[in-house]
Amino acid sequence: MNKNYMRAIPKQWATASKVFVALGDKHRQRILLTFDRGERLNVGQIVEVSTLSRSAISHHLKILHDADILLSEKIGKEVYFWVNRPVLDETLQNVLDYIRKNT
Amino acid sequence: MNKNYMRAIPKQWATASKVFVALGDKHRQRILLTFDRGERLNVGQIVEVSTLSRSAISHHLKILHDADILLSEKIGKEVYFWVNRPVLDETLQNVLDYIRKNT
DNA sequence: TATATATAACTATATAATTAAATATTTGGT
DNA sequence: ACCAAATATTTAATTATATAGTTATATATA
Repeated sequence: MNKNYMRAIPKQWATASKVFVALGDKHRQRILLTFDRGERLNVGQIVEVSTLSRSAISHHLKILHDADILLSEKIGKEVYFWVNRPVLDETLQNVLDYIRKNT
Repeated sequence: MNKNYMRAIPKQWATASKVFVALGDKHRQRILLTFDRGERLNVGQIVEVSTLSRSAISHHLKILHDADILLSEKIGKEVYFWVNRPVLDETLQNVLDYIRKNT
């Protein structure tokens, strides 16, 4: 029994924790699934296919960006977002390794 | 661009979605991490090492149980919980496969 | 009856959504 | 080049909603 884990998430879990919190929302899961392989989408394109307002989408994109799940770049007036595959891959692989080793 | 994903989570994502929502909470992440390999813990033991009240722990355990992350069995007066490794493993592996294939 | 856990009712808090205002960039007219 | 208008996005303020936590009560078992 890892008693101390009930007090604080260990450092090596910080990234995974952030990712789970950010993806613990159906809208944000949907946003993630909307991206095709290697695709970059701007805010307007995501708003267009969603049922949410511009600012709600903007808010969710910020959370995904803060969690390092999405990367972004401003080109002209538009801000393009894309999936940060390396971080997602590594994070999920780490969690999976942990599960296999410790459960 | 998977336009329809913005309207609803596809069926094959239902389990993963549930798991992410359930683990999108730091207390529940901590509860999960508290279990050692193959260990079964009853509610009292988890309450003992946590900062939360009995009923708060009970509430979080219910959410983890509903999401199939924990399994439980009542033995006498106590209810023992343990990690549902196969489901967690399969779910995370599916998400990882998806990420590798589609991002 | 005593003990372990779960549930209900309520309160507190955090998160989400909306509308309106602000910021940044491009475009077009002069 | 300069300035106003148009467009894309973000931020702020407010309101709405959902989730979490607590205390008290209920259920089940020894």
